[in-house]
Amino acid sequence: MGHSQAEKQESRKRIVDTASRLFRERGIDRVGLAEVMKESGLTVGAFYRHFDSRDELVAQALADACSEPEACGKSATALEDAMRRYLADSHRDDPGSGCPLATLVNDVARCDDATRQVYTDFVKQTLQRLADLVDEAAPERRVALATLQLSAWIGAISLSRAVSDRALSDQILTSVADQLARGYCGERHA
Amino acid sequence: MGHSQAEKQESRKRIVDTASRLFRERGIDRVGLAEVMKESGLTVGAFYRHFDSRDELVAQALADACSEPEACGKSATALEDAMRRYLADSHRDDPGSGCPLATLVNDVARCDDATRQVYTDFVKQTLQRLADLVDEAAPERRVALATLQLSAWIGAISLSRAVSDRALSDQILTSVADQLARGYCGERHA
DNA sequence: TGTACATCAGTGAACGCGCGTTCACTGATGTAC
DNA sequence: TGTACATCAGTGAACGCGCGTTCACTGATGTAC
Repeated sequence: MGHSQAEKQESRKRIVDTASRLFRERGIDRVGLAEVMKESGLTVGAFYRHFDSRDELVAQALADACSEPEACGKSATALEDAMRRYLADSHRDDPGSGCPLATLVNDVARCDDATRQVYTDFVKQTLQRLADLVDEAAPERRVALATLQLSAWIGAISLSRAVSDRALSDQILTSVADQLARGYCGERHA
Repeated sequence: MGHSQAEKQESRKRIVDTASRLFRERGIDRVGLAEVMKESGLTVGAFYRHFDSRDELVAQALADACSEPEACGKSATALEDAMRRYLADSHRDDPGSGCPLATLVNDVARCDDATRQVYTDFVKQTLQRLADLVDEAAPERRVALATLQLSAWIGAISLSRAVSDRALSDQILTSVADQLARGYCGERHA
């Protein structure tokens, strides 16, 4: 059992990654530190060698989720591509590696300021990136359209996870994707 | 201290109403039974004279929230009216008496089947009501447009509550309302 | 290069606390006669 | 109408449990000389 500085960094990364996944899969309040540490191959006692409190891990885990390349269509080059990938059943069925803005939107509203700040910064960053992909001349309307897109995406994927009727869940994703594609992805709107 | 059947019904109603408000305000996992009972003017011990388990209260409280006249624009006669009222800062700032579909969308995805069923039924009911308000000839597209509306509403109000930047929060609500009004409330789309 | 030692990541057990749930008890309700 | 009694809503204290957090201890790391 080593304790080198490099190993400490690896341990910390494992803790944050595990928490980032578990929080998204099951909700911030439904995951205990003991479980996070166990799934990271450690025992609870070691936790406080890495973080001052559970809240600090929450903020770090959210920041980690927001920095993933796939987070909220970060890697897309076209708006409709990003949307179709976001509103996919594979995304719905795998919240643990999915967009943290959707899975944690209710949870974050109840978190401390540090965590809400991380969330807020990522919302701004995501809106800016989506605004750059919007096919629209007026710059001020680009942000507004990006905001509608992101809201509809988050609402649709969250709803599709909450309902227990599979057909309705599928319908929510396809309807929202189709209507957004018709109305707001450059084909029809002026 | 009375124990009549009428008083029991009143106690039960108070418990459900209190839980319905507290769950929406603070999240299902962040409210204890002792607090619900205390705010209902009772002590914890009496809880199990009314419910078999906490989960049963959760389902009942959600059903109660869904039956409120204001829930999710239930009382509106025009789509844009419903939307403007939904995407208002007064709604954002008072989740305790607001739409349960938004405040609890993440929580419900983690609840038991009974609770998810209540949620699912209310989603269907709300989509149907919104579809009736949509200004569009093709019936199958009415439901699709209603789904986009509801998703955008839920996403926008949830986002506006999660971000800690007041200006961004306001912008989310007004941008989404304005873009939906332009594109999907009968003025511009074909 | 080799030795002595301070550091500190990780262990494993304990802490107090609040949770959901249970239970013995109280006393008004409301039914049976 | 009056009396006896079973019912049960509500009390208040207790239960076991899992939580976040603390702590004495271990032993490899890595620095000082």
